[in-house]
Amino acid sequence: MNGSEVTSDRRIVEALRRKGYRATPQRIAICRSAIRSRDHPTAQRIYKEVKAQYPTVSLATVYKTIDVLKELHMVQELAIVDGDTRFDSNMEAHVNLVCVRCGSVRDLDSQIVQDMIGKVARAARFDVTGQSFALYGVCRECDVRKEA
Amino acid sequence: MNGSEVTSDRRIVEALRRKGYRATPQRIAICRSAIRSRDHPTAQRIYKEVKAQYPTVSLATVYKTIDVLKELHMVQELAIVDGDTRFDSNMEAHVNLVCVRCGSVRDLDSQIVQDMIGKVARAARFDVTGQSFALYGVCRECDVRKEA
DNA sequence: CTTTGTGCAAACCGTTTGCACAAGA
DNA sequence: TCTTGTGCAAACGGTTTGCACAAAG
Repeated sequence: MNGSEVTSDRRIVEALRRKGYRATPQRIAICRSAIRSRDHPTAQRIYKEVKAQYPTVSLATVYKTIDVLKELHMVQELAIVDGDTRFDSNMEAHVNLVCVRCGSVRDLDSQIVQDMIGKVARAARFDVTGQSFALYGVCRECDVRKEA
Repeated sequence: MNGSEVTSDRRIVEALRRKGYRATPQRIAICRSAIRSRDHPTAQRIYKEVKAQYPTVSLATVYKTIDVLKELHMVQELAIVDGDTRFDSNMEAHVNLVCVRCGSVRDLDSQIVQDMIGKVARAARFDVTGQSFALYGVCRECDVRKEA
């Protein structure tokens, strides 16, 4: 475990305590897995990853901890058409590029997107609490693979 | 049944036949329910609506017919965070305003959104086959109700 | 010591599947 | 008549729940 992970753990512990949650080892590991990864893991994926370190951890604990993380505004849920729910630690307004062939989800941060969301929210006079924008299609990797 | 419904039915029947699907009464009723309603029904909702006319219809048939409709590009699936999958007959690029209080989903058609998708897809070199944009929040009706 | 969290197993529920019978073309 | 569709019931799988025991504070 290197220095930056310790720092990250400290942030997690503080965030939990601030809201009255206890900082258990399982929770910290689950938070680390959910927050650190940029690949939008599913609950099952997080479960597998944490299980490598804590073999007795259960899926129920993963789900419960994810609920806590959502409350702390550290991850958001991503509903995917024809796929399992994924969790996204990118809390900025962004677009998710979902590959319908390999299932990968890539973030696309863009000022264009943020501007669009702002304009749309204002136009709709809608009190926005969250957003989930996805483009479905074939990613570059899969596209290349097909032609090969 | 009025004139416009007959016309609509004819379009449905033609679309089905064109792809080699048989135009059964159940299918037509399910298509009508899914396409006509602008309120983004769930499968259960379509089932209930069709059941009023065809009491023996089954949920399995509803799901199978929705798959056909997706293939015909007449509806698209809408994955909702913390909610059941809904079906949307608005095939244009648009934003769905999802009320986290009452669960309603309203469309917001917008040129801004369409422009944004074009730009984003080009920038990411992503071969777009579908899109699902949602803003989550409190709709005006619920907002008023709360203050009353 | 008190309260919250964990982990197991069972329940849940939307969706899918297999299959015998019905019905379109 | 041949093929596709329907509807029932069972299976499926991700997620949630209840509860006894463990652990944080």
